[in-house]
Amino acid sequence: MSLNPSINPHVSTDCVIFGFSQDTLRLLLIRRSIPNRLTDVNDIHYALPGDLVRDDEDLDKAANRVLSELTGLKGIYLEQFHSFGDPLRVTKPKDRSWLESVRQNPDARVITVAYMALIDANKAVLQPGSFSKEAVWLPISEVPELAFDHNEIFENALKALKEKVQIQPIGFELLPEKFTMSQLQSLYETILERDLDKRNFRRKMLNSGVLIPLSEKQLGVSNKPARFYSFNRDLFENSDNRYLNLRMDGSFSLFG
Amino acid sequence: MSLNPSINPHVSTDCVIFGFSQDTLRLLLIRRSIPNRLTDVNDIHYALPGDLVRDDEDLDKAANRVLSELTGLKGIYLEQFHSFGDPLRVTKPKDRSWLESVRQNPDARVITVAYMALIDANKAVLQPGSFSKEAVWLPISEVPELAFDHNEIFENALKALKEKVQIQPIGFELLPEKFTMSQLQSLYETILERDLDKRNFRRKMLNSGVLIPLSEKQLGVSNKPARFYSFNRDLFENSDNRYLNLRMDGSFSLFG
DNA sequence: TTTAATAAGTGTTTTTTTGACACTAATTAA
DNA sequence: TTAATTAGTGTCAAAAAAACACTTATTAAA
Repeated sequence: MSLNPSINPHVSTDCVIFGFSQDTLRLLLIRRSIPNRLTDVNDIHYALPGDLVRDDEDLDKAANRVLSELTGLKGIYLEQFHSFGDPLRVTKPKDRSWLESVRQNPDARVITVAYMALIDANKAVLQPGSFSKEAVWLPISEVPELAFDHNEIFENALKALKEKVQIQPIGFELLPEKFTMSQLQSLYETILERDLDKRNFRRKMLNSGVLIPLSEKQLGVSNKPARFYSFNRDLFENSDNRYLNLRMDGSFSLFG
Repeated sequence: MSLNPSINPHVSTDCVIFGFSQDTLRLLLIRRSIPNRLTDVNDIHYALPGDLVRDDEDLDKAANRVLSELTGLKGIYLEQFHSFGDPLRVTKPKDRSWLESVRQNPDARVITVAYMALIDANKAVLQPGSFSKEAVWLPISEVPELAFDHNEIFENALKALKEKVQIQPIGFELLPEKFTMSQLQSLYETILERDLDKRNFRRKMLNSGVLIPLSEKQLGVSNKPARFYSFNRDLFENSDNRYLNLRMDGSFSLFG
């Protein structure tokens, strides 16, 4: 069995963290440099932040701990979206050396509980991970080959995100505290991968009641300064989770 | 470790099977009679159909195997909806004797991957399980205290079902091959726990294209006989799954 | 054989939501 | 002063949703 009795060698958690910055949706990945015995140069590997769950640890807490340990991100609302359990999901030869370097029991069959989150990539301060590992943001259009079945997990998360955004107001964690209507629209356009009508978008967002118009305006831009808005978080205080199951009044729907 | 090396003592799967019969939404449960040393009568315990996953087995397949072994139901489309991982979820004293009777390693921390399905309770043929166990349908309003955290799992499934029904045409597995519009409406009203307007319901359902009107009508009822309908299954043949992600044309939505 | 009871079936109108569409306003840089 | 840039605004038409009440076909009972 495991050399470390507090670690459960059969259950892991992986985090798909989406971040929005510079009008681009990005994915948070762990990059590792691994010496290649053959070529004498370092191979670069990417993976989702993820690790084994402790035996006495709740899944949600495990996901937060793992994310925090690997990237420095703390207190992020993570939403579980799927568990992946292909018995061969970690056994591909390409993943073997990595697996051996991070697992005490590299042959264990491990299922992973996947979480996702949406955060403001600009506000997130990434801590350097342990040696030879670092956390990096990559645009979702440039996600490389990832370890294990992480590409599949990422694709699933992206699909779930696109569906979610259709029926719930999102963006709470995705934008700065104060943001302009254009930033918000740009976020939706990025996630949905299509253009939206400016006037219709504004009308719908304002009618939904999730936005609070602030008196403050942009400064120092060489065009008409935009008004800032913030999210009306009070609306969601009483709900168990923050962006799922939040249809405002049972009938909220964006861009059906 | 496990005495049976092919069983993973840390991962289980539980199935929340909803069935619809006699205008009532029902839950499929396993009932066990366990001798009580103190009272000399049998205690009756209920639980969701569930068991440990094999070490070389895909999660989806495991859920189907477990369901089939415990209830006789085969080939049912099961949809994963959440994993539950409270470290104390199986450790309550009330569950101890049961746990010891079904687990080789009753102290293992076990996370469970929960699946749900909707089927026609009348069509489902329940096989008697192994000795002292049987599968029974109970109306969801009469679900008793269940083993482990199964009440929580059930509540979660019900909530997920209510959300799902809002955006997708469901009922494929929930009603007989031929059904009347009233039966279908009754199903929706049961799941949503609210009344729907008859005319608006019929219009929406017919416009959606998911129903095929049959020429056959009810016989032997002491009122105007209702027309039968069947589902247009062809619409869904090409989709990976049968009632999720099926917004008909990207914008299908019932009773928003 | 008539009547009562029951659930099925049927349209219209109003209200709400959506989608398409083009110009003016405020600011800075040149 | 002018040019460039992005913010901000309203209307109309089409589609979807919601509200609403009477007639019809059948059996059971009188």
